[in-house]
Amino acid sequence: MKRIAESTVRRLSLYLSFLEQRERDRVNTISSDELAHLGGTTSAQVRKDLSLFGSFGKRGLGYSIPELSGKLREILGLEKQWRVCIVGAGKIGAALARYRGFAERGFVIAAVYDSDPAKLGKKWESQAIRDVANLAKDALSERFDIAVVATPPESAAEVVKVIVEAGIKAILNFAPTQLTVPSDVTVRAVNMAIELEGLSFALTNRAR
Amino acid sequence: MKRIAESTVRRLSLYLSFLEQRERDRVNTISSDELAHLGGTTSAQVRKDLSLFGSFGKRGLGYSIPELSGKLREILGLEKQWRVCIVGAGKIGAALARYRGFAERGFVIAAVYDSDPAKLGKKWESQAIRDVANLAKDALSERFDIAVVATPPESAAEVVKVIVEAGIKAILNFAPTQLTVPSDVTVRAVNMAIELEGLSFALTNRAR
DNA sequence: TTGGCCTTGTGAAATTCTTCACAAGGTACA
DNA sequence: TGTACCTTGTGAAGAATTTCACAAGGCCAA
Repeated sequence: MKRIAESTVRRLSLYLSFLEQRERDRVNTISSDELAHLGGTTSAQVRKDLSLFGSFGKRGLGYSIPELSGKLREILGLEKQWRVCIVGAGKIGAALARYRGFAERGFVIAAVYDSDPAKLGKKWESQAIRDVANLAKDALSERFDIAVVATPPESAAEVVKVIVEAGIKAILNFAPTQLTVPSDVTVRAVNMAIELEGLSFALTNRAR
Repeated sequence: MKRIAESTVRRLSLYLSFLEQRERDRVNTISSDELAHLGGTTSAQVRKDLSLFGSFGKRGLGYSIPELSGKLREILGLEKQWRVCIVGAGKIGAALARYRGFAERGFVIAAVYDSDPAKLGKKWESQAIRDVANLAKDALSERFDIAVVATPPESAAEVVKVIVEAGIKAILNFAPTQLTVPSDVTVRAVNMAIELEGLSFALTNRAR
């Protein structure tokens, strides 16, 4: 299959969230134009994105919402349950552990780690916080699919080393640090500083 | 000036963070090639990005780190102090309020809002949590530049309405909702579901 | 069954973004 | 001062992404 751009995948996620909303409202059909408006893009873009994976629509009618959302879930790999471990039991880790949208999309928080002795063993949303020193060992038996790095920046590199050695192939990084990983490991980074600086740039350079 | 792509601005932020790191290590000069390696891009990309704003390097030598980081701060608008208000005093709001990198980049948390009566008035990193009903009024006198939306998704649209009416032109959205704003308001969204789904896609479709 | 209407799927064009490749300019050292 | 060596800045080429525009297919009502 052709390589799919990251921007395309992001849009697919967006489309899916709109479809789920409409699903709840008991609407059965949606056109590429409607989807485009919801997502701030164009109908041609929507159709192009979807056509990379097949022909899901009916000419003259649009897309069946249950069918298309099923297809999108399949494309995005959301039919499977993904086992996620969170490393770093700070505020960000807490926000993630509590985030509802998670479980309903098939992301199971399988473990939470920290290195602070004061936190170890504390219960957190039904998870006891474990010692990060056990991560490598646990990974052998618990098969984590995704690791979330929510540590301070200075520990991130070290933690990532452990994660990679444990054979985990996907990392969501919240630490404001550039990670180095082998090419078979996928990293997505969420960096608040970069987002804020983007806003700062926009405010500074906007037309007056 | 030519329109600058969002991807370019993101890279500029990254470059700046590398420069600051090097600055702390008392290194004086850096080549586009080094910068490229740190950021996972190419030297040509680095030079192209910078050349959009001027000629900051010395041929044969590279870039002066103090000079370039100064220029980048200027380009990104980080010389000014930006006044930020956070709406939503949950875990994400808390993580933001405590994030150190913030103040040192000139982002001042000027106020924190919530609508939960149980939280109002509580002190939070030297900020009393205020009632979101006062946001519009406060904005008149306190001139917030940036609003961070960290509410549950169902309140986001309403909160954004208030923010826009208050004349705030930049929004950082953590709610998993597509926001609708006038074209003179810049929005950056951080959506954990989209990032995780991107990882799910990568895991599902990776070469075996 | 026919005709009008609507929306998809998709080549081709346009645009945007990235990489190439090299002249120009500057350093450093003999 | 001259020469060898670097690294920038940048047109031009190339790649990727988005938009255009329209034929093809399907619904619906008469």
